[in-house]
Amino acid sequence: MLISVKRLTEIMCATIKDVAEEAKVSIATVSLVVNNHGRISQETRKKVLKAIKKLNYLPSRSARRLVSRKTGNIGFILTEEHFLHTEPFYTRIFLGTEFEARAIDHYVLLATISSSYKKGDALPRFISERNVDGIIVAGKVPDALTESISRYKIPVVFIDFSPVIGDYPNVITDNLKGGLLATDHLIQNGHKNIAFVGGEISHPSITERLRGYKLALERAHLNSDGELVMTNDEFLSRQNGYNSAKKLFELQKNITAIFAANDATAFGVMQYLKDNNHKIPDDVSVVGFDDVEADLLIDPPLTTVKVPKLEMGIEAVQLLLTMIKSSNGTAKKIVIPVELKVRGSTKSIN
Amino acid sequence: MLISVKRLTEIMCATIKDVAEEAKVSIATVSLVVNNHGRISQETRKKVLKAIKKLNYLPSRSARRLVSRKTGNIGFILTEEHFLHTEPFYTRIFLGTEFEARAIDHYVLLATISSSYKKGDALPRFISERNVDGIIVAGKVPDALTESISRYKIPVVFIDFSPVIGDYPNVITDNLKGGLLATDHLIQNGHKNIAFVGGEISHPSITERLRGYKLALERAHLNSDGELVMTNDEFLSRQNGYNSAKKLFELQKNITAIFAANDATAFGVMQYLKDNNHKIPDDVSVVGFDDVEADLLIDPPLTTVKVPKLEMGIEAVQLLLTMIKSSNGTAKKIVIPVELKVRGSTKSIN
DNA sequence: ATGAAAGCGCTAACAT
DNA sequence: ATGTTAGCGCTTTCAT
Repeated sequence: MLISVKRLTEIMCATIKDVAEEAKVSIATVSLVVNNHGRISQETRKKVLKAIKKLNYLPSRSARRLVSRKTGNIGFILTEEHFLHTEPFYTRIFLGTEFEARAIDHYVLLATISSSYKKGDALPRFISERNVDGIIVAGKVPDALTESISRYKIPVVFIDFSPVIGDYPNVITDNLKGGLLATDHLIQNGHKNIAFVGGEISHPSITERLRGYKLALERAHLNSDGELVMTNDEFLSRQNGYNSAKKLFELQKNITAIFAANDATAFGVMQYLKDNNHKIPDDVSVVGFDDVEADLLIDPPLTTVKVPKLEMGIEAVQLLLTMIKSSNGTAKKIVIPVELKVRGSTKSIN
Repeated sequence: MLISVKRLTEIMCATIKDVAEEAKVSIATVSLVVNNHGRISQETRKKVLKAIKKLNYLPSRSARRLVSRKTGNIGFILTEEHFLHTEPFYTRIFLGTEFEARAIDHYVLLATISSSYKKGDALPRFISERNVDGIIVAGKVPDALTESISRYKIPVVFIDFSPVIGDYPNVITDNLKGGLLATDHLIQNGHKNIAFVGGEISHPSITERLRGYKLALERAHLNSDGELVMTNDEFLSRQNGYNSAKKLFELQKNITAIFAANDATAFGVMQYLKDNNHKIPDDVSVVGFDDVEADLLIDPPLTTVKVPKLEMGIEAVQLLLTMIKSSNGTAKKIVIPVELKVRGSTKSIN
């Protein structure tokens, strides 16, 4: 009786019971087939598979979760500023996590926090509700957030950031190498007065890029006394790049090349140069960092250090999943290699 | 015995059973208190509440879902291009939905689709898995997607878009009004040769903005023969705006004002003007549409039509929830009012 | 006003 | 190789 009612409302999902009845086996057998467990005979397996197809059966997540004590969700946290960032950097990383999560049959829950998060502020709801099996934190976040999260004993992986306190697994780009590549490229093209421009200087990634810049200059026995280093701790943005470039050129140092801490900054720098009749790359060469889409649209196309954003998201999910499964505590670090993309914004002056 | 083990591992979450034991009531009573059901005496209510607090109890979502046949999730779909869009427009709308979803104790699952989605392509997994109670679609999406989704009989609300086929509930901005406001503003400031620049001309929102522009010109008995309308069907972007402005000024029509279909386009237009020594707003006034953060950072700040993005997301969630609850089929439409934000990019030439 | 008990759909011992 | 059964944590009649 009940069953016939169910049959009428085709909209409802078939359950494991329906499949079992249809295939004339027990629900346990169906479960075993679905999960590729045990040695089920080819015959029954086929029967069950057929019934599954016929009824268009999909296991209920809710039921699975209830019994497995896993949510099948991954939390993704970043600051609101980063999420709304003009250049789609963290959004691409998110896309990478979404992609990989799908591959391993998980969902990603996105939550933004204020970049001025302080102790006692509310955490994303999925944490207190334990609606995630693990958490990915992307970009620089306040230490207070890291502390709050760590109290929950949920596996966490950081992307493109590493908290100063504590020792956490993370996925970062080889920023030092990137800084070296970018600066070496300029040096090899005959540049001597090479400036560095960047904000968020307290972000470890940026510090490393600057270190790469300095190291390259040192190795080439070039001026690296810091006169041409224009940094601040404001957000990395076009505007910031523009203003920094302005200050830099007011120094009258005959600069012929600029390494910007990221592409957004580079765009601002380029804008300043254009507004002030410095030809790119004839008068000044510019190198960025990140490799965002806009690099190719801008004129001239920006030479930059490519950061594989999707890959970072993918790696983070994989790392997180091993942590969830093994619940082991080693703080594994993954360093993603970078490469230089030489385009029109740099030129040899040899 | 088992219980004591549980007590040891404090990390585990308290269950309704633990609370019941602690408060010395039945689990049914706890459930009633948690859900504010039935007439529970003040006394027991207090006892239970105290136990809940003591054990830091939070009901398990998985269990609730299993019994309620609801997932507590809302799906949010947009094209990958829109998600990665340079100006944070749809991302802000998403933030609005996230905000409101949290308020009503739901989660938002984000999924992107290709803007070239065609029949037979895979839908976001949360649909086939029925892991959402309803869906929000933001921005223009291919008709094929709308068709595929509609087969699933899941409540859907569109934001900033309305499919041509079928009749769906949606939340849109008053684009016609916005077009009127923008153009009237320019007319009232003495402009006569007012151009319209925009891409994605087949997007209903853009069409409406253009209609507003034309209507305003008509009412003022100004030239609206379409000579000054520069449109195409490419993506709305700075680049597109730049190129369109270039074409426009090659027409030599003595244009003194431009209404751009959105802010990104306006930025491109402004860039062209700057590159070609047209002063803003002295030589040319520019009005945009959307009101994104960058409007205030650019020089001069952009006059624009404000679209309340967060509010749109909020409205959509509320609308979707009433649909989920009542499962009624009326395709309610919500039109969000707009307002003109006059800033430095426009000037009177009277 | 409160409790007992029957499921929700699934997994995983344990039987057979 | 397959079936039986006991939960997972919760909601919800139906008793009391």
